[in-house]
Amino acid sequence: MQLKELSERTGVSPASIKFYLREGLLPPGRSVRATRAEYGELHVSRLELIQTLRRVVGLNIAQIGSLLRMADDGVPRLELLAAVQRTVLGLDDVGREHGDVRTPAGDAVVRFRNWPDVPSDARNSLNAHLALMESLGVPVTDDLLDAYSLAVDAIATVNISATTAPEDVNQLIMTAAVGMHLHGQLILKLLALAHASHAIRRYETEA
Amino acid sequence: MQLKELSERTGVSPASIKFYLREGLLPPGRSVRATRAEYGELHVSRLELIQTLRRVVGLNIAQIGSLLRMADDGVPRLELLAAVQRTVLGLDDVGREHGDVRTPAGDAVVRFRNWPDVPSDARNSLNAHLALMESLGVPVTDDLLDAYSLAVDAIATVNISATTAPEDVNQLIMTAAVGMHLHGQLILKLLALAHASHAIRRYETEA
DNA sequence: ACAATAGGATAGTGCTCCTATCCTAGAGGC
DNA sequence: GCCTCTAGGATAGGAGCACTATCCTATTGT
Repeated sequence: MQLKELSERTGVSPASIKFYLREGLLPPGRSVRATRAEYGELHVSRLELIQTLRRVVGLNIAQIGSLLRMADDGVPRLELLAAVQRTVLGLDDVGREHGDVRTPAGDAVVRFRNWPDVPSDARNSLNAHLALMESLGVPVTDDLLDAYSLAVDAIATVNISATTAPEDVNQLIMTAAVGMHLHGQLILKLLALAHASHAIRRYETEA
Repeated sequence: MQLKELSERTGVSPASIKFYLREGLLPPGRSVRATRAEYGELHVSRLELIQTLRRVVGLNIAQIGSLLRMADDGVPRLELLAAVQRTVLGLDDVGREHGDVRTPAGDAVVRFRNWPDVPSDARNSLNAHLALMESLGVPVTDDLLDAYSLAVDAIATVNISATTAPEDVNQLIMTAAVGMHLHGQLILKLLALAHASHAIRRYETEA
């Protein structure tokens, strides 16, 4: 299959494919001759992955590139999944440059839920976020944090047991990224609905 | 206070202030003379609101403008809060143009949680999102949805009782938007940590 | 007389994500 | 042999966003 056919099969314009090749998101095809290159199913699934990561998950080119380069470099799966999580849930934005951060509240969460007490990106990001909320004057009571963490603990339990890791790396990133993004959004939307519902209830009671 | 002083007090460049004036985000000052305008504390707090909405919450100019215009038009507070919720939690992105949508799962959530059975943006957005997940082949079991909704119900209960609405409209939007955004992010980060913790546990058990 | 200022118009900047054009060299069909 | 097609490289263009800068005129305090 050559570039034009790859374009037709994936619905991505030839110009964009060339762009992705330049950016290193898409590995080059097997160069048959000077003016002919052969692309395979791997390129199709890779392009679909790129499209989904852009349009559904909303990552930018640099983020996609970094993820894909890790995959191509044969980074271990657990590490890769951690990177996907960081990128998709936006754990990279705050406080990662300050090394490990601790907050009393963050430590408390870990203790209460009996989660393993090891530093991680997720934990640093949480602690940085708690510090940010503190600094912006948004109170986070221990009760609230307890309710939150109890909830997500239950969710994670259900969530992780329903996960089976696929063989193909493209597929792995796809399911992990899409899953994390969609579940994250789902929770946000449910929270919005719950919030709105409670607000209506309260409004009705007061009226 | 004139433009320059307003700029100095808020740390926003005069050029940006003029830009916000042009875009209608900032109401014009009281024109004392042809070359002199008077700005007040309201402009200061409005500018701070704009800054926070941009840099912390991450809204774009159009979204901020639409929210602020509603506030200036004296839209009722409940409606305004609903708009803030839509904007901050990204409920506008899917399925709002198709009118009211229903999904069996979405209905089930409302019934299980005994939430008021009325159409709302939050509900439409949830249903559209469930449909999207369905179409992308990401399964959402009733069990999972039940765990999610139980969790957010608990959170919303804690959350809403801790909320007191401020007098000033700028302040109202500020606290609502910042609160919703930060709490949403907090949940996402907690979920990430919970997920990572459970993954470590499982990995340790298997190893 | 002169520096300073408001507000209006208009253009430019930096970033991101493409999209288009041009080029050369090579291969196959007629 | 000639024409068309193609890959891949270089380079430029374009659209959207959020500013940022420049220039202008009219006006005013000093």
